[in-house]
Amino acid sequence: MKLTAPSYLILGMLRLGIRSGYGIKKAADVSTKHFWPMSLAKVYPELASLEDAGLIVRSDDPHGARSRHSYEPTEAGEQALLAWLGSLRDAPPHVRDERLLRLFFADALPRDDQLALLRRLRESDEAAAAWIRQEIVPLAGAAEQAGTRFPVAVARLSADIYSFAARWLADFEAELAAETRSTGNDR
Amino acid sequence: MKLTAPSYLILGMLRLGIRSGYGIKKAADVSTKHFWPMSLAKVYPELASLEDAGLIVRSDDPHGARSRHSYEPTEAGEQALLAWLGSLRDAPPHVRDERLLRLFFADALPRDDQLALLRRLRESDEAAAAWIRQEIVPLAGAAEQAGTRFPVAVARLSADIYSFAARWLADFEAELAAETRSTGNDR
DNA sequence: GGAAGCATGTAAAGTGTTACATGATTTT
DNA sequence: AAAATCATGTAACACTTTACATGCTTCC
Repeated sequence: MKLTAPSYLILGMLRLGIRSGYGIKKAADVSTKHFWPMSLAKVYPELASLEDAGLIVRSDDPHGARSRHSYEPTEAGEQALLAWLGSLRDAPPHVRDERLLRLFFADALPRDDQLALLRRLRESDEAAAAWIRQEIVPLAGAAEQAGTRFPVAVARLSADIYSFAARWLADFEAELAAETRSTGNDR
Repeated sequence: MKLTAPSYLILGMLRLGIRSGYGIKKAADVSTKHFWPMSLAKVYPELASLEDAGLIVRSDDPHGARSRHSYEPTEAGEQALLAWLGSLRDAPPHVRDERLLRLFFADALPRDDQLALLRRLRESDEAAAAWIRQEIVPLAGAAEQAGTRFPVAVARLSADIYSFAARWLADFEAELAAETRSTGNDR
């Protein structure tokens, strides 16, 4: 079995004490989603592969009549995670942002629409920053008490980047608006 | 035909005066790659679809004995691009960054490896910022003279974000290093 | 004359998501 | 009692990339 980023995401979540596939998906949605989204349909087959490879062990942990599997990393699983964390080669980040693509081609728009586009972009970055600070940072902050500090650091970094982008866009917006007023040229 | 982001990327590049499929790929690699990577194997079928939909027209433009197709947006193509640029619904950005995933789980590493990881991350962000400023901004800046200002703005925004992230990581690195020295605790 | 770049396209493979299918438990 | 949440898993589909296949032109 070839281990990929989702494999390590799951190994890492298990190491943090999360037990079920459903739990991993939920945790990922409020923590790693911004830089590594993952669907449930990815989690379950990946758990099965990791078990086949001997990196995790499964035990039954039903809740009443509702079935539940409890997974834990094996010694080999822990080692695989550590090896990946310490490995030197970094795959370059992979971003797909339709909003930036719009901005890139915004010269085709009349000035008013350019300003509206910039405003929407800024607002969505502001909303993302606010959401991370309100929903994610407090959760991760709780874990910080237990000596797990990197999740909260990553959440703060993400929020700060969104805020930085929002400020940048606000400045550009102001510059463009000022130009429009002084020249009266809407192109 | 359902138009997707790659369709508009191609329409937008054609509108900027790029003519061939190969040229579109090359231009995308030095401009939109950071927020919308695209392979040649995507470009050619997409051009064919856009032609079938009547949004672009193809003409032959051989260079000696080497065949070349020259594409141009039709009136309908221009309208489709403008409609997309002005449309209100934004698909949320989609990021996959294995480096941040590593950072998120870095609590599992000994302190020295944590610092090394932070340093690598910072250096790769610094390199990305430098690369954009040296390779992309000058190219886009040339177009700015011709009244095309958004490409250079997006390039500067990207570079500034990378620089901001690098500074943030440097601060965190310093904080962690200071702690280590004062406590002598390598965890 | 060779290497790098220009130029077009297809096929296979990989990766991941949405939708489907099912059912128990907890909260309102 | 209904709705939300917990929980597991599969099948079909969508999207993209890597590799393959080919050949001309320009630069060194």
